Amino acid sequence: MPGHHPVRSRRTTERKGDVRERAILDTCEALLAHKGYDAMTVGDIAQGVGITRGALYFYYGSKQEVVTALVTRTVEHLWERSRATAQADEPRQAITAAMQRTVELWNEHGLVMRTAIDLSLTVPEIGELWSHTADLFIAAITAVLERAGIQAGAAPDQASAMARALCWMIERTFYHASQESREKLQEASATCEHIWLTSAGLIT
Amino acid sequence: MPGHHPVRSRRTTERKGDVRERAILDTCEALLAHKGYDAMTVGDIAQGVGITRGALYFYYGSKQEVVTALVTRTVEHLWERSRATAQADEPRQAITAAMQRTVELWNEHGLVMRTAIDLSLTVPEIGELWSHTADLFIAAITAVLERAGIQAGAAPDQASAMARALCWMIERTFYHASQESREKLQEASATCEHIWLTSAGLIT
DNA sequence: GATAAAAATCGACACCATGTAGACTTTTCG
DNA sequence: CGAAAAGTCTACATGGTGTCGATTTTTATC
Repeated sequence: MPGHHPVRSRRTTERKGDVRERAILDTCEALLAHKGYDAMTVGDIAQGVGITRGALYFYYGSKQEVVTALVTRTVEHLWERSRATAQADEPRQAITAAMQRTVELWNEHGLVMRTAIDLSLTVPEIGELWSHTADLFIAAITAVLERAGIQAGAAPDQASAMARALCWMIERTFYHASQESREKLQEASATCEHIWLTSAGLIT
Repeated sequence: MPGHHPVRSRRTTERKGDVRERAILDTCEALLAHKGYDAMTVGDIAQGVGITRGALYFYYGSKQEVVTALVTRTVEHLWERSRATAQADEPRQAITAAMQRTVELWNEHGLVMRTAIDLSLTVPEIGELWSHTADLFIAAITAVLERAGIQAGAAPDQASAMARALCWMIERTFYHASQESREKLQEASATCEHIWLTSAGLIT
């Protein structure tokens, strides 16, 4: 009991349930790594946390809800990280910086990102989350392309459409590479960067 | 009973089971379209065919096996189609022809191709099938890039690695576009073609 | 620090899809 | 035709899911 009146100015207590919720998501993430989504059962998660299935259903209504919460947590982290990144003026630098940041994101959160992609079809909420995330990236890529002199617009050879294709290229390439190793991821990044630069007209 | 000794030189009879197998795969494909993979149950398939679950298990050991067979059937069709396509000498023409063919493939088989991609992780056999298919495409793209003057090799800015990234770009872009409409698919194709041409150094 | 309300936990149950087994029927072919 | 092979059915055992009501623990308040 440190201090007389604990600094209750903001938020004294953390509900026990808050801790549990985090524990559930952490366990879920760990199980996803070992067993994969399909093999993972609600009972497994509960057991990992040290409670019964019944108790787990108090927090989340299904395995899908648990994973959706996990994806939400991760994706919010991505958004923060993206907002916090300074936007370089010079297109070449912007591209290099963006790819570097993307490598870091996939190194840290590859597992959950892959899971999100896999479940985008099946779980509508996750689909929303991921497609919104993609839109952020597409907007960023579009901006860089335009600054590099690519004509703005949605026609097939204009910035917006190209950005979309480049985004999917990066997503898919990183998806596969992140399953292999950090080295592969770095190589994949270099390749994507090269194609992006070329598409932006920055490499002869 | 046509003819005296039926021309048995090759294959007189078609087993009843052969017809059933096809019916099962057809029904599975139809159900995949309405309900999606997860919602589709073994009982649904059996009912669609007009037999009981028990009978279906005589042909396939699980829902996964049915879908794997369906993917196999489709993918073999893709391979045939790809082998049959004449290889143009001139890179520009080769690229246009390849993209046109790809649009046709996705128009015809988009549903099963998307399913194959979705299940690549979960069902190892489908993963094999699809990754082999991708390798064929990557090899083809690599060849075109090299003929267009891109240096051969596996370094990040050389033909092989670039082909891989371009293949994933096309896969993912078509995956999404084919869920929308034929028009979107055509537009997506134009965008991918433009990026491919640019990457090959065929557009200033 | 006692206490009542809210939060959390448990165990049991009903449900549904899966996959298997064994008996039965139909098809195939000599 | 008749026997073997191929195909089909019903019944059952299993395992994961989600719900419910009873019970215990936590939290906030006096």
